[in-house]
Amino acid sequence: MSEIHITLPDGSVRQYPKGVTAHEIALSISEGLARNIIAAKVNGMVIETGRAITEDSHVSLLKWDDKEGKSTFWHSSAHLLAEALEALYPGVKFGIGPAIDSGFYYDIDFGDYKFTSEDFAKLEAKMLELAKQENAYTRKQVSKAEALEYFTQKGDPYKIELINELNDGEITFYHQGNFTDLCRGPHLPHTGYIKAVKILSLAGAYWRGDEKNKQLTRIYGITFPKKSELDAHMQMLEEAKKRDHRLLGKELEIFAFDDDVGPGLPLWLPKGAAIIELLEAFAKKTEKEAGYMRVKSPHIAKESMYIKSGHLPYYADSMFPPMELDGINYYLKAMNCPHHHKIFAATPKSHRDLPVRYAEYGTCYRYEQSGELFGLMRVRSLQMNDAHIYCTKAQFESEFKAVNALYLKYFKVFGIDKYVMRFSKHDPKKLGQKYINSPELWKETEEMVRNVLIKSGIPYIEVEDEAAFYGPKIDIQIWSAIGREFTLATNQVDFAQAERFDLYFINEKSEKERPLILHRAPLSTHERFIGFLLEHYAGKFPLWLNPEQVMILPISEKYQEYSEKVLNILKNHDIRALIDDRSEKTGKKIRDAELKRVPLMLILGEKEQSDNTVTVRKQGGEDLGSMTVEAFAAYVNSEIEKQLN
RNA sequence: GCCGUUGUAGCUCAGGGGUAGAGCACUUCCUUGGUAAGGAAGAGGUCAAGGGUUCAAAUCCCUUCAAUGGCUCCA
Repeated sequence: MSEIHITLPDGSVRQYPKGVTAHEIALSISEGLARNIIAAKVNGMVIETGRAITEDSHVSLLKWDDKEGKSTFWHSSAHLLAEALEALYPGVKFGIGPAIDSGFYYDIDFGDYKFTSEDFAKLEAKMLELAKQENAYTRKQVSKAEALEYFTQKGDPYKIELINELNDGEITFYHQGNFTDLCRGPHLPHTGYIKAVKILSLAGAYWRGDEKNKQLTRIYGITFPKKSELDAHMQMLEEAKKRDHRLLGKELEIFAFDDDVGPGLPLWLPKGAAIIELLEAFAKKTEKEAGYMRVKSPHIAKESMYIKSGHLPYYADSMFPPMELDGINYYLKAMNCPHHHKIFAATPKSHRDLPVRYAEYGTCYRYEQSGELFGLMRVRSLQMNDAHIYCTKAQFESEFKAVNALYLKYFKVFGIDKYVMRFSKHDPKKLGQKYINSPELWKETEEMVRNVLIKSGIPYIEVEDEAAFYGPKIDIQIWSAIGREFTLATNQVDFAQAERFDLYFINEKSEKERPLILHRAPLSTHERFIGFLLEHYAGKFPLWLNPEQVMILPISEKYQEYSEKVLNILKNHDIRALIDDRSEKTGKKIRDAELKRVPLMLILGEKEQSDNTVTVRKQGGEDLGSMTVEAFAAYVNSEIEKQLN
């Protein structure tokens, strides 16, 4: 029998007989490891622990803690879910059932049966019962004809549709217990690994994601190798729910919606408006330092402008319907770009003027579909941290880089570290439809963007077919507390609109030349950004951004006058403070200030009044002791200084 | 927009074919207190809106609106 060489992740090379399995390799290291491995990555491909390895390979043994280990675990769990469903509801039809970031789902056609959350317990019990049987997941290569025959006999039209798109020779079935599924694998050794099961939710999902297709029932679930891990996960979900910006926004009186105002049209309450103004002041200062000029534009414009800009054919559906005045259609603006381009065109430009950077917190209106609205994250009226930069090709790189630097500066101030930078490119097949038909410019600008990204060393991912119609872009992706993904900020290249708006500058040779345009919105919209920050800070806005920085708590009414004196001094130092003058005990006032997430509390009683001091309690309980009001004001301002730099 | 779920006081929720309930919040009074809930009283609701069934509807049915979990979408 011939031997093969197996290279492990630590670089060590071991010899095994040809046909060795990952399980046997693990066993040769330790029994404990053999018990814990879920799958194996062999030369980059994840396979079962029981599959024969027939050539020299790089092997890493995947455990639950590995991302691919989890995904294998959950993929197998989806099959277990399917087996349980088939046992409980014979005749159901199966769509697809993949693993996702946390857990898995399976799309099911229940026919006439109406599956509801009341069925969850029964389903979980059945899954656990089947899991205990420790049924092995077995892999079988089948011919296309065999595969079609099996599912035709079973009467599963969705699987047949999938098989028809596969090539003969690369079709495999996986089987466990009484269930067989079309599947690429890999899977767990047996169902016994699954010790804890939770069915999470139910949703409609179009077959193959196409809204023209039938809607199937999607069942989301999650499983774990230990019950304790499931409990921890459920607790984590509970905690995440408490951070949901929709709850916090109501609780902290930041924003509200009203039926008479309309869906997706947030009302900013005084505290929310205060945060907006603080953010704006910060952005304006930063942008001024970065050489931006502020402009202002109206909220509506004539149809002709959106025809010219090219937006209308692409986005008419997501704009509010036009209003007609004197036979002319006017639209609420859904983007600020065209207005800014008109501002650029309003005065002649020389190459000496470039780059020109126009910034505006512009209010836009987008008619998002009703089902897409989501708290502050998807709304119909939005105030965008917008700016457009008009530059020469030679200036592009430094401008693009400067914009990226601005992002990173902001992210540092806000402590944003969990994000993905996504470089969105066009799809050459869709030129002239989804994208402006200028193949050369696409190539050129995408290359420029990639170069800047590489040179600045920022980690990023590239995705096809996600660009704006006028050029490639970089999006910053973030996740809401409940795990939904959003684009927070965007930085886009535009080589199309200068042409459409006949924008030009006079170059050194006295010729007209088109500028390149950058669109950027690092602080997103007020709506999405504050929604994000509510969750990011769990409602505890940092001192500089908190609408209520200090709560003054007189121990009794006797100290009301002294409290007002302190309040006035703080006001003179531009510190935002309030007095809680209710006739409640200090413990109660502290509790309420904590619930309002006020960062600093001043406790004023006999001692403070006679010494002319304040006693400082930080949010969360830290005691900073007593100090003069002046010293406290200096402390607040130095903290703010630290937070902003 | 599509499928599912939900809608009762400012908030969180209970109830449920026979005239509406709790806790917190709010108002007033008592209390004047030192680091996460002092006490009492009071006020507050066309039970989302419209229609239907019924002697009687907040409750059952239908429609609409809104929220919500997903899907699709996201300049």
